[in-house]
Amino acid sequence: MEDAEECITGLCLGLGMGGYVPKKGKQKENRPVVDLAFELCPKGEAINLNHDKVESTDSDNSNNNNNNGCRKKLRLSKDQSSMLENSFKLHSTLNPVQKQTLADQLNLKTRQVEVWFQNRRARTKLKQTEVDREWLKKQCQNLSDENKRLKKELQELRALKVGPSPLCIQLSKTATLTMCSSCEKLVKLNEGKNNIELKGTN
DNA sequence: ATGGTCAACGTGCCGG
DNA sequence: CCGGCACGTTGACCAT
Repeated sequence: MEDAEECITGLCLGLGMGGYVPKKGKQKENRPVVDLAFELCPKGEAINLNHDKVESTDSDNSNNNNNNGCRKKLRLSKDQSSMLENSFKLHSTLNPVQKQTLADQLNLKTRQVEVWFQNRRARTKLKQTEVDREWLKKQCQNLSDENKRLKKELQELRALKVGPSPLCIQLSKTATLTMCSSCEKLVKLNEGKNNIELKGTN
């Protein structure tokens, strides 16, 4: 799947980026051990394997030469980022042809395009999760407010009950809604028919 | 110093 | 079995 040139030797294993320690010994073949874009030269200086491909922005020109043995992180140029972004707006996943085409247009490797889309999807999901969380929070607050309001209303109704006459609401010509003063249950009274207990309130 | 961002990675899962 | 993806992680870089 990956180019042979991408399979950099294990020389740099454990150094710098991507030094993830596998939990199990299993490792997919043809996956580069170190970054696609960088390898360490014998003196430990960082060189960019994409130096002929990746345009550097003004700000990262200075990134290309440091001699402290630390590899530099690849930063996509603004043009590359915006093109990837535009492409992502059209489709959040790419088929192999689209991936290759985009990689060619951007002078990137297909793996880099693939990784960018994976990370982009993850960012989108994270953002959406945050939006959902906020929405649920708001809904929760609304329900809480409604609950408070109903409790208050109930208290007011109970206060009415304590008065001289029991709670009694005329529903229609033949039916009334009454709260039993002893058991505090709402009862629908139908003229000449059976009574229906609506809801226990205690 | 420290926390956020992001390219790149390893791993596990799933569908073809 | 293989490729693609989600997920969690790493480490360089950057802003504060």
